[in-house]
Amino acid sequence: MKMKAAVDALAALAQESRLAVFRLLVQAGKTGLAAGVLGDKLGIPPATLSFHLKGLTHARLVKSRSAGRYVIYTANYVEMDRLIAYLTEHCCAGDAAQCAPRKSC
Amino acid sequence: MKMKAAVDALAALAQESRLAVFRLLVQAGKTGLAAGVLGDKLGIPPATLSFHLKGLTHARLVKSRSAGRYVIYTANYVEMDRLIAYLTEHCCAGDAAQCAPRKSC
DNA sequence: ATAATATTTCTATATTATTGGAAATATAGA
DNA sequence: TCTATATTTCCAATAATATAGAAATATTAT
Repeated sequence: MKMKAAVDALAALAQESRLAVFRLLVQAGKTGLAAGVLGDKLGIPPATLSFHLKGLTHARLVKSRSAGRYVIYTANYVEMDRLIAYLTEHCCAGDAAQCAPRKSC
Repeated sequence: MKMKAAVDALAALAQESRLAVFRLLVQAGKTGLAAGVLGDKLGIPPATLSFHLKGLTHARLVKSRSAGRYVIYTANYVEMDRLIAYLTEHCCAGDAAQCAPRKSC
């Protein structure tokens, strides 16, 4: 992962509404959630939610698919894992004993 | 981890200079690096670097200790792991098979 | 075709962050 | 003490981001 992509992803997550949206989608798995469901669950007005979903999408952290008049959003787990790998790359001067283990899911 | 702490940590990392500083410290391990060394390695002027180190410190992503006239910065691995755990919490609707494994270091 | 629902785009305003020079502070060494 | 080095604070100009109402677009159902 390139620095710019990492900064974009981190900036996308560094905002309460977008972080809440992303975490809901991470927990929802590959079936995802419709935009309106996210708005209802989080109490975010449509225009604001759309603005934030655009940010998450542009940062590649979420994907969307159309289903009739609904737009279903899903987390992009591959990009999330790339981001985590970028942050932890060559961690602890190569001494794994210094690092706490991280569980997968 | 609380949402506010996560947003603070993500916002701290969502900036090129701070992200570069943090990654150098992650790679440096617990011996850490002096502020001046970070500034030299990254070509960041002292005032700007100090501003960014303050941001990382406030977000608890780095710690510092004084050594004479030097200030040595180290990554806070515990907080980094908390942040990653917060992002990936209850991932994939509980179905670990959907998730790629993440290595520890 | 018309009405209802879902989502996005447009727009303006308000808020917050970034930058780095100069000065201040702190420690070390001669 | 005097000087050099390390880091932080102060400051002001500049830039980027968040918010949500209203209008526009798209799909479905009657």
